Amino acid sequence: MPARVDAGGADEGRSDRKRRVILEAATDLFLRNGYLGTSMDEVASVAGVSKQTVYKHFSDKEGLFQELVLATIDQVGEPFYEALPSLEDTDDVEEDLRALARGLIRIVMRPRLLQLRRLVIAEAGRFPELGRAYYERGPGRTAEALASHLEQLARRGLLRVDDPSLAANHFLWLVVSIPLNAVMFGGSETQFTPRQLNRFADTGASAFLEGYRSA
Amino acid sequence: MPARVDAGGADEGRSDRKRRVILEAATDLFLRNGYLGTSMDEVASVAGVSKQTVYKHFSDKEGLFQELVLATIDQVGEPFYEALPSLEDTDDVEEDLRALARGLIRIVMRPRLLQLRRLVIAEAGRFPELGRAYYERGPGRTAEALASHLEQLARRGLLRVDDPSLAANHFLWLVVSIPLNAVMFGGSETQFTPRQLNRFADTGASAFLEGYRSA
Amino acid sequence: MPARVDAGGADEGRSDRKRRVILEAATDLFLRNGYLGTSMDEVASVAGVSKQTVYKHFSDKEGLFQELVLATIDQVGEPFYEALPSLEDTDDVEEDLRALARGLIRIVMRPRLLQLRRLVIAEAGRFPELGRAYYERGPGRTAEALASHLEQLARRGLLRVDDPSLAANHFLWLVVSIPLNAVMFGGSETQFTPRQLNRFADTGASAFLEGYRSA
Amino acid sequence: MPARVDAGGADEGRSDRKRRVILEAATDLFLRNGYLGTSMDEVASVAGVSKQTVYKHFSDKEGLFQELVLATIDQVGEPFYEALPSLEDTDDVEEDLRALARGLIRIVMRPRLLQLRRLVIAEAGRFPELGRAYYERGPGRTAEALASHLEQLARRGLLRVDDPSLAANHFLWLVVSIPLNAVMFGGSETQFTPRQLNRFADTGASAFLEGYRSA
DNA sequence: CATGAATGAGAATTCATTCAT
DNA sequence: TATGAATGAATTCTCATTCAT
Repeated sequence: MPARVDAGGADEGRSDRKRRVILEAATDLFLRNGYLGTSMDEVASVAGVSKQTVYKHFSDKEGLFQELVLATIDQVGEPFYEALPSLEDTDDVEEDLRALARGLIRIVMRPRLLQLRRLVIAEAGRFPELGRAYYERGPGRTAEALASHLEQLARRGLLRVDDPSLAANHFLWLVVSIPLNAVMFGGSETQFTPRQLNRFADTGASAFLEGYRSA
Repeated sequence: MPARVDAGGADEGRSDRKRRVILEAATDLFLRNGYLGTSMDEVASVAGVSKQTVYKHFSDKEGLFQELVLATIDQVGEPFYEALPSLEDTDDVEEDLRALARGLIRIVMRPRLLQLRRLVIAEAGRFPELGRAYYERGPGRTAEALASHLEQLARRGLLRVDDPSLAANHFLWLVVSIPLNAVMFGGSETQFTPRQLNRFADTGASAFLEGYRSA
Repeated sequence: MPARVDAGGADEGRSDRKRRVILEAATDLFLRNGYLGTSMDEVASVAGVSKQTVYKHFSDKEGLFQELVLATIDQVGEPFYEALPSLEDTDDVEEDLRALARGLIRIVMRPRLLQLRRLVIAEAGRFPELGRAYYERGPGRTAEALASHLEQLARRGLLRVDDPSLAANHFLWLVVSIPLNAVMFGGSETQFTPRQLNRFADTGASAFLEGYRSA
Repeated sequence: MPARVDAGGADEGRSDRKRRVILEAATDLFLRNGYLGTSMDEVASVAGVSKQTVYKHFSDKEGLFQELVLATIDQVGEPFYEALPSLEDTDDVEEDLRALARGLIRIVMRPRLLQLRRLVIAEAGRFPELGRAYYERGPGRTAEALASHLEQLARRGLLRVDDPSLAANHFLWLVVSIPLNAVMFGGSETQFTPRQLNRFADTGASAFLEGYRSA
């Protein structure tokens, strides 16, 4: 009796599929060309639908943009936490902070995230909520997670940490700031090799460790 | 007593004056609304001149933009060096790094520079040369100057510095990253009190010092 | 009795119809006012469509212009050949060359072709391809066709023709040059009566015949 | 007593000199880019004067254009007559018509005249008087002069000429039409070697002679 | 008398959004 | 439901002409 079930079983209506296609096209375009630099015509044409269909699914250019940026923030921010859990059961702080730093830098420097970061900074004036959301779910949440981990290490006597949140931020920026800033200003040309990135991670982690080592 | 001579001696013609007025108006607008968000009509109207006059002085929107950003980079980057010389004749490293950090953060966090930074990041795709110029003359040159100062301190036995340039970058970002990133994503609302900024400076300098203190 | 079927069978979509309407309006305007003298606003308004619709069908003013001129060249050049076949089966060379001349001049002097000719000459600098295309498909092809006909007449001993192509050009310009040049410089006022045109045709054909008559 | 005499003796006031400079600049530009394709700004800038100065000397863009085209017509049309007188005292009609044809074609094909011709044709709609003037003083007067010469030859029994004016036109276009039309549609690329031009002249003159030779 | 600036309109092209089919 | 067309304004840039200095 059920006539409207897809073979594949994925119960995604035609409409939802279009919606996703539009979102993907728009995400690519906005990330590449910015908010004002992207037109709804382009979005429709890249998505392969008519403009009216775009407006059926998203009331506004602003709405589409906001939704898509928030989705990308979530989607791109998730892997942060995969890097963390590993260091729980170890006593070699140096090795673990180094591993953590390497994981962190690899995530932060992924092209998609860099584009998103640039886009959000660029539009933070026009869309303050996006800036806030990005900061909270990106650096903010990362720092929080880091803080609790550092606190654990401190409790086990492996580090000396007065203000865990501050320490987490120090660790975070010590590790990622150099390449991150270089790339932010370097257009899409600036590229670092994995080896270079590892070096930034290692030296950053070391500097942190020197400063925060327990007695 | 010669009339018609300016105190400064700058004999600025009518034309140069207009040019400067246009540049100022355009700088304000571009810094506030971005490249695509600013129209040449606005520029002319805010400058109080006709569109023709704008186009007689600057052949292009692109040209105007590039010139103005480069000028702002130079003009805004200069004060970096006022902060440095002070620490030459002292042995209290802690106090001096702290003073240095406070100077640095005060400069970096000036609204004009923050706007410029956001603008350059936003347009680094469209104008890669501006990104490069900003990085070189901004963080790049600052780090260089810092590096040679840290090297001096190391030579005097006050710090342990293997890679002065790396150390300079660590100091720089340890000090400014937290408030800088908070503001980049925070729209124009996010404001820090001088007290807060000083705290970022002090804790950043301390963390650096702990890590780089000589045995 | 199937409804909805056109006599010609051409199932022209709405879009194609609009395209044709735009082309017609643009052709009229460009022929009348030249390339720079015609604005896309006018084109849209005369075509009764919106400017957007014009730009959706033709990416450029240049593109629209080139397409339209090429189309007009083809469309206007065709009747040339209707004038030719008649003279195959005759021995009265004089009568036939005269008929040919009259046909030729009537075609060349049609207002549409004169406008086109003026337009192409005017824009030959900006659009060299159009000049080439016009020359090839217009005078060029006409001369070729004429040449082979003259060659036939020569083979039948009715004319003495060494260089058929040259002879064809001589015939062509002997017949049309006088009124054609008069009109090119005469604005749209200069008009010749059919009687006058016939006289140009007849005297031109005679002069040619005198020169190219076989012994 | 005469205070206002220039050193060089050429009694051309500064004003007249400027006027001439403007005319020259404008002539170059209009010949190259057409009426609408040339701006008064360009004229002023190429002439090295201010726009106001241009307007002091010429009330209008239209006025400037008309004056300059008329001047160029006169200046460029004059050499036509240098070609003619030579053939008065001869009996070798063939040789003389050939010389006449070669002179004619060399004059007609001079770049300046070709540009002028194109320009006048292009603007004949907007400036009908210019078209008339060009035709009268160019082909018109040439044909007149030719007609009286042909008449003389006829009187001396060397040619058979019923309608001198018609004959003159036949001669004129028989000689110049082929290369002239080729160039009109060929942009500025189409170039003929002197040898080619001579061939057009010779064959044209021959064809004419065959047709108009006296019994 | 000549220069820089202003004017006010108009060019080509693109935009976000909505209507009719 | 989705498409082509329309709308109406905005964008960059240029034009011919005129003031003011």
